[in-house]
Amino acid sequence: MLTPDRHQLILKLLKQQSTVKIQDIVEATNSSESTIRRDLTQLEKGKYLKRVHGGASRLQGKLQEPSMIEKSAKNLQEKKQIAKHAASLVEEGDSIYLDAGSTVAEIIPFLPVHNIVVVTNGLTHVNQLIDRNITTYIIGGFAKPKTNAVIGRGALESLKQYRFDKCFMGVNGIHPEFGFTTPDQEEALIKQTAIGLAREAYVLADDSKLFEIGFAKIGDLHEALIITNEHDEESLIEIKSKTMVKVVNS
Amino acid sequence: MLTPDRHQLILKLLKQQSTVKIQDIVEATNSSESTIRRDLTQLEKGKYLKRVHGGASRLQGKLQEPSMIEKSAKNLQEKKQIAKHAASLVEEGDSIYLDAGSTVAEIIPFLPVHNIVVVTNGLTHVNQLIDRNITTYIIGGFAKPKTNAVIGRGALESLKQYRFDKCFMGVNGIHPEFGFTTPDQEEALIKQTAIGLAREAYVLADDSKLFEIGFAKIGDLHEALIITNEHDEESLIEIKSKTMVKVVNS
DNA sequence: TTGTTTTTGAAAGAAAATGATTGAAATCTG
DNA sequence: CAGATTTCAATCATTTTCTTTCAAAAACAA
Repeated sequence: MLTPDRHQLILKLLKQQSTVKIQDIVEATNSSESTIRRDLTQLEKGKYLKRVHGGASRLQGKLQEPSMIEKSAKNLQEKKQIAKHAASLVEEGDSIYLDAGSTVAEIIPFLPVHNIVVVTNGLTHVNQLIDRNITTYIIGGFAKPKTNAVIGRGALESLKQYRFDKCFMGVNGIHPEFGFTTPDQEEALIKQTAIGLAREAYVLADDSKLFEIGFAKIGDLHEALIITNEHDEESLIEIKSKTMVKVVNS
Repeated sequence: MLTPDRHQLILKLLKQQSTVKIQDIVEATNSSESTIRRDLTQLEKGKYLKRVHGGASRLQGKLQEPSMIEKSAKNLQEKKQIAKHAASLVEEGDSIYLDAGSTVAEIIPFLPVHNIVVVTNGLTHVNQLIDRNITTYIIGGFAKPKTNAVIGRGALESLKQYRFDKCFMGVNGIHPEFGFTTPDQEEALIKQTAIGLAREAYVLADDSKLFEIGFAKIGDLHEALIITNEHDEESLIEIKSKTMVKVVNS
């Protein structure tokens, strides 16, 4: 890999996640630790980043993403916390499914990059996953407008060829027209099937209230679901209005 | 290969991928390393690129030479012309396949929107297609980094579920690492299969000379292809160096 | 053709980048 | 706090790439 490419990759990673571990860059570039250290030294000298123990950090004064500024720091913090926690459930060797949608997308920056396989029906996820050097498979089928989710009969068949250790489902931000209180039947079917193919399924919601409404619908479609709704450390984490619920397959 | 052709090829590669390795250019041009080094020295002196260890890097931020802007504008014009023509071949009711890659992407803006179905393995195509309200299906399978093409065994199976009236294949801009003189075998396999599933197949190339080199490789993989290389209005359109060749299945 | 210029490819020594190793420093853990 | 672990900077050997040089091949002009 050429030097400018490495530098660019490092900056790209920092654009996504504000902090990078050296080991991650090493794996992403197939270069040695020494080389990456030299890269970081150079980039720091050029005022592109700040070196910290274990890696590098984005420097505050300079370039700030508009999207980051837009969002309130509090919401971002919460969202990142739950995303971080969800990602921490993923272990090396896992095969996981990521549902389409912006909520689930938050997980991606925190996923371990080494030795995991991700399957998704979210077209917009694929770029992010590939950028992080994560082995990625896309479900085939009809590309649904507006949400960029792959659905339909073909998608179901395509999906059924996989098995997952964990799957992460979103329940909001699905379709502006239908809204998320009336999720698209087609998408619901995909969700249901994916949950059935996974050993463990997690549902992520940005807002616990919306979550309840939305989940009832999905529950209608899949009676086998048992919703653990207790504040049990092992199966449920609640961070203010951000909720993640573990769903256990019977 | 003539000097101006080499220079043009190098610039084209840099247009595609922001960085080129010398070895890749050597393989693509069948020239010696020395020659390529001289080329790079010249091009750098002319402010067309920046040399870096191992190759060359696109220079950005600075103004491009007027001649380059002219050229790219001309190229764009030609590209659009051929894309327009290719799109005009698509009729209402058609089911078509679009190969991944930037060349084929040019067709999308000119496709008729009503009553056609598009199947593709190009992840980047999907957004464009959806935006134009075109019914779109994505092939399922492994998402290949850098090119955003869906490939692999699963992709083949997914692909075989479809039949096409027409398919449009690209032969360049495939992979910076492999270069376009040695297309990825996996991608070639997908191309080959898609051609087999279509009644009519069209191959699009930006540059007829590059095209020859690239196509030879693909030809190795699919003997059934007959390349109509005559200036026959019905089967071949040539616009200066931009060539589209109709491929007839035997 | 002959002689000249240009282009090309190959070789050799110089320069740069890389990867591994080492001991020091920082961080974590109990 | 003390020991263990991780991360770091510095160094060196190796590999890769670069520049220079020169001779052969090709293009060109007389």
